[in-house]
Amino acid sequence: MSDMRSVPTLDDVARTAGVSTATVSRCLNSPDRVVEGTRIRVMNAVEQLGYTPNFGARVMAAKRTFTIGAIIPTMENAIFARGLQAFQEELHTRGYTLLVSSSAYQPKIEEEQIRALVARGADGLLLIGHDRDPALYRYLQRQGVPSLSAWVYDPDSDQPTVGFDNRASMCALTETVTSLGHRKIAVISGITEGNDRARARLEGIRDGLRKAAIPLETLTVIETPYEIENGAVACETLMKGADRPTAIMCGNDVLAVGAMRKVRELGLSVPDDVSITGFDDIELARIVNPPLTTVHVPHRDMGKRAAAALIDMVEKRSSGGAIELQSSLRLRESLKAIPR
Amino acid sequence: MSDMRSVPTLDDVARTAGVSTATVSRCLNSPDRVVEGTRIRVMNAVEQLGYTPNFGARVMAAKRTFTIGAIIPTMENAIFARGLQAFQEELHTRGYTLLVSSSAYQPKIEEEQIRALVARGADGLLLIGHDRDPALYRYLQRQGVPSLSAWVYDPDSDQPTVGFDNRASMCALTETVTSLGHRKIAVISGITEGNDRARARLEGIRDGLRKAAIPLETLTVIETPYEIENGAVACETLMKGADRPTAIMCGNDVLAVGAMRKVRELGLSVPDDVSITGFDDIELARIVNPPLTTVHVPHRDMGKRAAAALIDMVEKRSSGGAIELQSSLRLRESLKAIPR
DNA sequence: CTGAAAGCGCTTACAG
DNA sequence: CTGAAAGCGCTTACAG
Repeated sequence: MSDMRSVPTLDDVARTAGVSTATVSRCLNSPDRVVEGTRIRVMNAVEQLGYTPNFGARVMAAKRTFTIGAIIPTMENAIFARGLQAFQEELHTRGYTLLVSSSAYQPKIEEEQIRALVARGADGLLLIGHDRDPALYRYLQRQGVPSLSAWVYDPDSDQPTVGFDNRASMCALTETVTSLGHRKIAVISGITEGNDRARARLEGIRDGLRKAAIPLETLTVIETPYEIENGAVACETLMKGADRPTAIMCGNDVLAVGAMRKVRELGLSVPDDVSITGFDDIELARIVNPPLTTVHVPHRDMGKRAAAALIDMVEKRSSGGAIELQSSLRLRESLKAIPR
Repeated sequence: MSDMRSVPTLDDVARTAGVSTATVSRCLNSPDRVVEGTRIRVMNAVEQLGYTPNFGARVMAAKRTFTIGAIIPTMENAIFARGLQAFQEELHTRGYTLLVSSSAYQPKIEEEQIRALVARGADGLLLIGHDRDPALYRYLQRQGVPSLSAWVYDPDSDQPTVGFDNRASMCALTETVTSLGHRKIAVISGITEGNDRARARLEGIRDGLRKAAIPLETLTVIETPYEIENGAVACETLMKGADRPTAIMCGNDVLAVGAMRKVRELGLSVPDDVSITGFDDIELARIVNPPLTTVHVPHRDMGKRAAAALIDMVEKRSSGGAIELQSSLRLRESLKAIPR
């Protein structure tokens, strides 16, 4: 019997069960290929020694890890949380483990995280959006690691996507805003550089203005990272500016909630003094007072579909494709018509 | 030259650089032990082939991964997000990668995740709280993987901790509540089973009542999972009950925010009809209207200290110990005195 | 400073 | 049904 002070190996199990390592391996991986008698003996040895397979060795020999990696821009606010939770649940029922890491919206860190996850044997990767250095996709392809971009829908891309049309969604919301009589509209957008979702949403607003024949030059846009505090700061700038907007459309709910807080701090009222809209419909949107008008994103469904699609890509080497989900408007009290 | 269609290995690099694999390995891991000439040749080959080390093999041979795992109860709400973000930042500056996974507050899933992370070679683990099957700690010890429990401070435990005194914090808040004249207090607590933080907080409330000589029998307690909706449901039960409380103390901000929403939906006012308190001081607490009285937890500091302590345990095999951080009260408008 | 070789802990054709 | 043995892709004493 080997040295029991250290972590037991396959070999230890084989020796105490009186079989070969091959048999132990089979008991663990395809038990039906071993007769019951030996199997029981082996399992007892496993139990007795408290044996757990060494993952590195297993990966190296088998080339599979049943691990899926996800790199999200941030864990700070709940934007990705609900979708990710559903993603994880679906993976779990299919026998996969999810490992998450965050890039803090920085391409360089994202690349490090992608490499870290690939190096650690991830069978597939979930990414957010598809706006990144093409070399990264080539790298993944070369490593044979399939990846799927969520939170976007793009049938024209080589990169498989699962998501919704950010641009059309925001355009629809904008049409609602203009139909309520708003002409002086301002935007608090997320940083558009390197963020296809933020860009698409901003374009969607412009689309909406065009449809309402509102000159684009009248549109004030502030870009700022997605943080509550930044929404507040941007809102203050807008509300104290020369030509105060009657509606502020925000790139997501986080910014919108910050903006709402600021309006209150300024002693003004939403929606009487200014209407505010968001995007995402995270839980926060129903918590704030007044409730926030926003675009509902099917987070849970997206997470679940993403998991199914990615596992397909991993297991069947399927190429992915583009999956479109529907968003919808949630009209709540933070938006109201201009009195006339 | 080997088959270029697949992922290049150390061997490929060695061959194209005309050196041994040992030398390539050294170039990558301790470059100063190789003369410049060969090093440059090797690095060129690495570049040319787009070589990335195989992690599994490296782990197996070197027994180090520079990976830290964290298992948190949930990614859904922001309770752990800020602390985790700071944890990750500190790890990153020290050259470690963080991999996160969530247990959905289920011990069985947590155990799976712990094993998954250990199997994938995590050098150390961050856990939340220390209320778990002792066998799990023995397993970790046997595997030689140090672990640290955050969000709790317990100098009497073998398990190293970094956190604050949940019980004393909640007791302090309770004293404030009773000092404002509240006698009819109800609690919306998280599930206490398997959750030392939830238990400690509830005990803290009882401590506070004792100090104010309020009989414990008068305390109504509802236990429910930490979700906004659950806070709302529990609140409805309390407000529609026979003996309506004047103050509802919640196990965390998430529950409190749900309770506040419900009060509004019932056409009542916080704090005129009922005072509400939370715990954590997540961003939400300042966003809701009125702002929420709560216990401020030093999330970022805790995350950072946890990273430093865990790396010490990993690198210096130090035993950890207990690190205490201070919480503090944030008195905001959701709590007000009983008029007399 | 560099190389030959053993070893890390598994899996999996290939025999029998 | 089971075993002997090669192989996965690295690292690291040990020589030289």
